[in-house]
Amino acid sequence: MYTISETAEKLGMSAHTLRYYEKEGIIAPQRNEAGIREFDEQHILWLQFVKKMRETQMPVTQIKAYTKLFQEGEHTAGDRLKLLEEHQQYIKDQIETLQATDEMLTKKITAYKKAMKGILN
Amino acid sequence: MYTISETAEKLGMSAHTLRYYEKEGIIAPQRNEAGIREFDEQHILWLQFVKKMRETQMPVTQIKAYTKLFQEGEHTAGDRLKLLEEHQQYIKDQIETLQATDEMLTKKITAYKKAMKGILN
DNA sequence: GTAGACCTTAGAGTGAACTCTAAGTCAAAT
DNA sequence: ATTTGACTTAGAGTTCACTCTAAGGTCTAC
Repeated sequence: MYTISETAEKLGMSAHTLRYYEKEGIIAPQRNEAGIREFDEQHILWLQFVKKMRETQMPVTQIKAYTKLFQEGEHTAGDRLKLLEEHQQYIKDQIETLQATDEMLTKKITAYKKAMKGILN
Repeated sequence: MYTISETAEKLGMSAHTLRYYEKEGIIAPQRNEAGIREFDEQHILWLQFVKKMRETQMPVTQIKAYTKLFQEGEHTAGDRLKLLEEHQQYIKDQIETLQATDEMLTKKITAYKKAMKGILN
């Protein structure tokens, strides 16, 4: 069992962000008698998944949608699969964009270095 | 010579965005007698570069910094090179993150499909 | 027993990058 | 001549995803 700040530390996000995710319905930690949030290993795993989705630009609204489907039960597996496949397609497109710009930059950087060498000579 | 809306159309961005970029010092189109902006091929090329940088998450402030260095002349080539190299590193890191999550999603998607097939049988 | 560090809440504030509005000018088409 | 549509401006508004504040409660160590 972890407190909010232990969980935040473990995940490299702020306690503020965790409270925000809870308000948005993305996590639902138990509370102890004093009303303090208790995160377990399952929550950590889920948050690691959420973090990966955010790092790859999945909007919080889509993560909410995915979470909601999860809570609705097994019969939503098809819809969840669709969300994951859509996001994977987004990732693949994004990789292509990044690779194209990476190559463009390599050319530009090479040209810069050549030009600067010319100046030093 | 292109008007702002022709330029916007050509680049797939809005005229609003072009005015915003001008206000930020990222472009400086000429004006005709009536005060109307005139974009030429050089502006288009520059904006295509800006667009690629934005698509790969370079912040507008960094693009501004790069533009400013450009305007200051040849002696800033080293600084500009540094900015480009830093952004290229960001891109490479981002590609790695995306690829890792892509693989994770492939596994998750496969698992989903297996589970759903099990249900259909 | 009190200081300090943690936790709680509702709700306000922030920064980035647009995106839009209102009020107005101007040139071309009918 | 007037309507249409594109252009102009300054500045306000929006969306996203946090991020922080204020006011207060509770637990642990000295």
